[in-house]
Amino acid sequence: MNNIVMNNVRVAVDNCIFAVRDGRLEVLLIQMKKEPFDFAWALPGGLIEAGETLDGAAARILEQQTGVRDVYLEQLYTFDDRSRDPDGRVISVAYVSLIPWEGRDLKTTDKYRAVQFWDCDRVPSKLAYDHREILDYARNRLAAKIQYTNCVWSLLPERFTLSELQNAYETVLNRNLDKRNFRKKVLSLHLVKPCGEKSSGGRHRPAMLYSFESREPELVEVF
Amino acid sequence: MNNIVMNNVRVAVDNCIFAVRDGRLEVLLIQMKKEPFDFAWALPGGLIEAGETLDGAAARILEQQTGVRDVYLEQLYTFDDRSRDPDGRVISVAYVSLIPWEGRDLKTTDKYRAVQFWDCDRVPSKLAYDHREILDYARNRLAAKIQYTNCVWSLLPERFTLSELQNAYETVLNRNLDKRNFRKKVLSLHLVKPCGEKSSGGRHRPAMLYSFESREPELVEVF
DNA sequence: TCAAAAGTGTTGCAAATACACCCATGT
DNA sequence: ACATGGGTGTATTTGCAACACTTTTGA
Repeated sequence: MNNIVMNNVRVAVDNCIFAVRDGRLEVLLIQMKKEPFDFAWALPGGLIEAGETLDGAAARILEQQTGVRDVYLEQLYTFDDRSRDPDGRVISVAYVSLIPWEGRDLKTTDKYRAVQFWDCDRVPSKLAYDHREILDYARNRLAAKIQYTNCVWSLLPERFTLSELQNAYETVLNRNLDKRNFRKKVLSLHLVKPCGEKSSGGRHRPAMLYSFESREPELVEVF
Repeated sequence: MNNIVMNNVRVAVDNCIFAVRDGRLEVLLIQMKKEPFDFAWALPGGLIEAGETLDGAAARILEQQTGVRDVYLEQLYTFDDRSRDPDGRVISVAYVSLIPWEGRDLKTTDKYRAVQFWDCDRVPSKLAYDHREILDYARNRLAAKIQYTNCVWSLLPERFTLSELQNAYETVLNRNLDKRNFRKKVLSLHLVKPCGEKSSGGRHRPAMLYSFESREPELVEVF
C-alpha cells in the first residue's frame, strides 16, 4: 500500500461525558487555547499515541484534559470526512460516558483555557471541529440506551433516593414520568434495594436511600 | 505530534454482509490468497485510500472484492488492539449490511481465491484477522436492531409474501413466531401493503404479495 | 386425493396508564 | 402553620400470547 496515503490519516478520540445536575443534562467541555479554535469550546479529545488502544487513549485524554478518571467509556461511533480538522485528515472515534455530578473537581492543563460542564441545551452554538454533530449523536444514543439497559446507575452516586433516580430518567428522556408507576417499575425489576434513611438537606420528609442491585451493564427493559 | 507514531496507524474497513436463504442466515466471505492468511476466509475489507470517506471506502471495497454494489452500509463498531494484522497496527471500522439473497452474481478479483455466502452457523472456525469477533458482534447487533427498526426490508426483494417476511424475522431472531400474531402485528403497524397475487412455484395455495410502505430507515417497535 | 403452504378470530393474562391524598420535616 | 418533596393503591385499558381449522393449488 501507498505510504504517502497512509501518512495522512490520523486517529483521534473524543469524549462525550454526561452528568445530570439539578434536572438538567450537562456535558463536559474544554475551552481551546490554540488557533484556529482559540476560545472555542470542545469535547475533550485528542490524537492517539503509539501502542495505545482506543479505549486507553480515551481514558488517558479524558483524565489529562479534565481530571475525570475511572469512568466507564463506551465507544459510540467513528466520524470522518467532514474536513474535520484544518490540519489534514483526521478520523475521530467518539466515546460516551455517564458520571455522577457530585464532587468532581475538574482540572485541565495549561494547553486549555478552562474545563466545565455545560447544560446540553445551552451549549455554545459553535463548538470546535464537528463536535456539535458528535454531541447531538451521543445525546440521541443516550436517550435510546437508557431505555433498555441499567446504565443510569453511572449517573448516580452510591446511594440515592428514588426521586433522584426518577429525575435522572426524566432528564435524559426529556419527559415526565408518573411517580407511582415509576417506583412500582424499578422496584418490581429489582433494579435497586433500600438501605438507611436520609434527613440531610431539605425541609421536607426524609427519603429512603437506595443503591443498585448491580452496577454491571445489563439489558433491562426499563420503559 | 510525533510523526513516527502516526505513521504506524492504518485504517481499514471490513464489511459484514448478511442475507437470508432458505431459512438460514448467511454471511458473505472471501477467500484470501496471500500469506499469512492464504486460503483463510475473511470478511471483505481493506485499507482506506486518500480522500475517501469511510462509507465510500466500504462501498468501493465491497464492490471490488465481491461484485456486490448499491447496498446500504451502516457503520457498526471500530475494532483495534488485538495485534490485528501481523503487518503493523491497523484499526478496523466494521460495516454491516443486509441484502436480498436473490440473483446476486458474486465475482472477485485475482487477488482472492473465491467469494461466497456461508451459513453463519457453519463458518470456518478460523477466519482471517479478528473477523470472527467482528462477525459475532455484527450478528448480535443485527438481532437487536431488527426488533426496533424496519430494517428487514433490506433482506427482501421488492415484492414478497408474508411468510417470506416472517421467515426473515425468524431466521435473524433465531426463534419461531406465531403466524397469526405475526400477521396481525405487521399489518397493524402498516409496515407493508398488499399488491397482486402469486401463483408461481409451490404446489399449494398462492400467497398474496406485499411490498413495504417505506424503505427508509425508521424506528418501529416490531417485537 | 394428497401434500403443502395460505389464510383467518377469540380469549385470557399481564403490563401500562391514569389518577389524588396524607406524611414527615425544616423554617 | 405552611411549604416542600416523600410516600402509597386501585381501576381501566391495552397489548401480547396461546391456540386449530378451512382453503387453494399442483402433482
